[in-house]
Amino acid sequence: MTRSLAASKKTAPAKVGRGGTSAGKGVSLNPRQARTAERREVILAAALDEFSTRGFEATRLDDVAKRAKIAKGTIYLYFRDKESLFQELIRDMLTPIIGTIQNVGAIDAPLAVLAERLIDMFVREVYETRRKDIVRLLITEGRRFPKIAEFYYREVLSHILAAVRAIVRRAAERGEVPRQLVDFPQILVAPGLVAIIWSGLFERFEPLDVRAMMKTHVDLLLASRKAS
Amino acid sequence: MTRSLAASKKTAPAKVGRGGTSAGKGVSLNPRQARTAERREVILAAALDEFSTRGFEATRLDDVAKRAKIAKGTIYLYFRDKESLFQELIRDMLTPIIGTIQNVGAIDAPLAVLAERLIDMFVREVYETRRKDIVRLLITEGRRFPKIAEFYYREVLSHILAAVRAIVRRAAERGEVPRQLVDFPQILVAPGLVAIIWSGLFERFEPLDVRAMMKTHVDLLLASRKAS
Amino acid sequence: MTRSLAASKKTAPAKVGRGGTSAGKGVSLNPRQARTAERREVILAAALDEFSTRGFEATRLDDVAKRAKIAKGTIYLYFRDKESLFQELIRDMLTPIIGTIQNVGAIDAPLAVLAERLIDMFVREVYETRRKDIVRLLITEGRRFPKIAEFYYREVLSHILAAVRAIVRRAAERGEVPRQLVDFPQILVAPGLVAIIWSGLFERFEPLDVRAMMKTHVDLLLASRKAS
Amino acid sequence: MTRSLAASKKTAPAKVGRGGTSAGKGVSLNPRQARTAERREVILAAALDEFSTRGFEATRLDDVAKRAKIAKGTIYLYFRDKESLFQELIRDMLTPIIGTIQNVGAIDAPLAVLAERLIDMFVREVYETRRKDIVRLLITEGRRFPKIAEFYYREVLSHILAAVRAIVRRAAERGEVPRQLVDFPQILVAPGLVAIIWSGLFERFEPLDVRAMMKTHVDLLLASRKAS
DNA sequence: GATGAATGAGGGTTCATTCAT
DNA sequence: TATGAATGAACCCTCATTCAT
Repeated sequence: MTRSLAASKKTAPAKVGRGGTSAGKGVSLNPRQARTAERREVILAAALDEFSTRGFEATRLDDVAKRAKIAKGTIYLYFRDKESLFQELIRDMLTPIIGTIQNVGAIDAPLAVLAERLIDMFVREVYETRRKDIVRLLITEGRRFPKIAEFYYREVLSHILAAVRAIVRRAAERGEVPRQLVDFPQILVAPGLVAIIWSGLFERFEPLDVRAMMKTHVDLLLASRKAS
Repeated sequence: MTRSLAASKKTAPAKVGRGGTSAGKGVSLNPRQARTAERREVILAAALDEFSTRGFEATRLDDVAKRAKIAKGTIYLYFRDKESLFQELIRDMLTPIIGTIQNVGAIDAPLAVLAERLIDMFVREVYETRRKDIVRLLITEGRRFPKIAEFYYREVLSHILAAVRAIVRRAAERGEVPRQLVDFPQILVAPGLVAIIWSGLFERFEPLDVRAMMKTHVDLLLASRKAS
Repeated sequence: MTRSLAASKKTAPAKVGRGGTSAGKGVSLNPRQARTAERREVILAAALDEFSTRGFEATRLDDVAKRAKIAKGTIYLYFRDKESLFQELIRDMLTPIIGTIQNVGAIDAPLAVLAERLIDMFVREVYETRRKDIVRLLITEGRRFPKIAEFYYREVLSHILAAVRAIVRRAAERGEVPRQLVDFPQILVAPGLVAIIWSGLFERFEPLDVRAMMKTHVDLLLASRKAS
Repeated sequence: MTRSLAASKKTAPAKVGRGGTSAGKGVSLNPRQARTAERREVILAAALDEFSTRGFEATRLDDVAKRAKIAKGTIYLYFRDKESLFQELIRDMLTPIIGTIQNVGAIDAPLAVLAERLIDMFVREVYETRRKDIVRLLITEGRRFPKIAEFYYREVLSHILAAVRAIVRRAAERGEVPRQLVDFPQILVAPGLVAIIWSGLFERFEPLDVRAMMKTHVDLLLASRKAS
């Protein structure tokens, strides 16, 4: 979760084969494996670019290949077909954050502190990285890839929401935030999502300061404690 | 499905043929024109169905024609091409609400009252109608149709946000709501958007009560006034 | 069975749609149907040419289209895919002879007479027509199209063999031919098959007079009666 | 499968590398050559398997390699291309029998005796071995490989037919068989061919006893002597 | 206007062949 | 010599668009 894709492109994360078996730190790969993993990453990066700008259907593998500077056929050495490429792209991008998220709910601190930290994390690790595009792809293509939507819900979203719920619950117990928020953790996530959509569609007409918006939102919700 | 379209048929300008020659205001149509307009609506309704479930690229005009119970070629008598069909579909669905929205900002009432009314309007006029699909299409396809994104921003979204801003400003002046909200009217809209996305992707795993969520959200924001 | 494909190409047999519903004699088709049926025949004729010279796998639908003087896509208006085209080609060519064959066994005449008639029929209706190519295709491609092999066996071959068996049995009873032949009707058909194979592979090195060979074969078998 | 190939390995000239430089008769090979020759055989055996079941076009060299348990590229160290592999496969399989055949015509014995011996040879050396597949491949693919058809005709078939002719001629002189058979030696071979085709296409519906069929055929032809 | 057959460009996928290691 | 990753031409099939009826 600490590495954005941009970063990983430079570092060539030590993934080999389909499974994404992490090689840990300091474990060196043989050249063959390294090259294979690198190729895979290059293709995924190119695919992300194309899928993000054109959408799944409109993306031509020809363009992915061109962008990755490989031959079209090479893609098929690494991915079964276009759909697999898409699905593995999303899985690969989401997988590393799964672990991190599951631990978030355990953190105990005043919501004001926690919120700031989470917002910062979201902005730096999602909004300002390629993961923003992944989330966008999930939103725009998710309906036609129920498998992916399910995977995302099960492995990512449900954990995020559970974590948020846990945090909110404790905050509510401390009187930091109204109790109702527990029922709709989506509310806390909403501005982040909206920012991602906004950035894709309307940024050019009217820029949006995500961080400020999210901060404002949390502030308002925190402020509401005294009233409830 | 037919509801909102039927509604829009009455309200929408009676565009006929390619150009969209307006038939004037309140002027009844001759039979020929009526038939033409009707055909157009049938095609648009079918197109909405297909585009909503498959997305722009994956939609086959063949299927649109089949659903509209007309021949494939007939579509081209009413729309220049697939893209036009898509764009006009969205325009036609959005147009009737433009007028309504522009007046919303003028309404003056306690935010608590207004909010309830707006939420109700959103749920009844958007969330529970085909317009939800239109919004979803805007979200999912908007990036590849800058024209449409712009149209939507200029004709709909900017007005909605301006109206919300005006409302919030007055509410803030009355101390009903913190002043910061004026800077991010998106915050107020966010739960609605999130609900639309959620319904398409995750409803089957975990249903979401839009109305309750939006109500909760507004309540919390209203409650925050005393603190600011 | 009386019409060879060459003939049918000129006459445009009144087939319409996939089913091959014979329109009988003198029943006129509407122009649309006639055109459709004609197109189908043109494609089938071109397909036969290509499949015969190149085999199923090596045949490019592009070439079939070119030969039929239609666009590539048109083929798909008449046949689901390449395999269907192949299968329907064979079925269509075999179907008309099925009825004829089933009646052959009933004919009662001295084998010498019958044989001559059958040989003549084979040469004129199969060997000297496109049906020779169909049989060749069955031989060369049958293994990879078990459906077709089965169809051919069930609908054609088994009837041919049964008919031959019946004929031979009666002939044996009359002492015209040895009884053992009943067990291997294939023997009587063998020279015909061999001629078809020979014509495709070795004709250029050494021509083969089918009719004479088949006549000789039957003569020899008939001559063997006195010995058995 | 391995039987006939194993046999041919002993008999066949130890071709090595592209050109087929003969290693002389009875000269033992050095280890390098032995290994090379062995590799070649392994590839050919795998190729035979694949070509037999799929046909030339549908066979993927990848599968041949997999079956031979070598890398795909290795094939190209032993054969120029797919077509060469196919042609050399057939040549290699046919070559060892060429010598044998040429001598058959010289044998002098009553046709009844000879025939039995030849049938037995055919069944044991062809029908029950991989050579049956080679013959089948000749039949099914021969048209698109004129070179091979010619080779087969020149080196094998013409000799077989000449031998048969010689045998028949002498038999006819002895009155064992009618004279006309000399003109169509194909007649004697026909049941063998038909059996090979039959086994590939219709065995599953109706088994065929080759040996009995061929025996019956010869018996009938022999019986016809008294009548002519 | 309405039809739906016809078109043909385009894209996903395969696979023979090459080549760096 | 052996490998197998990489290449890219080829081919099946789809589908937006056109057009004769």
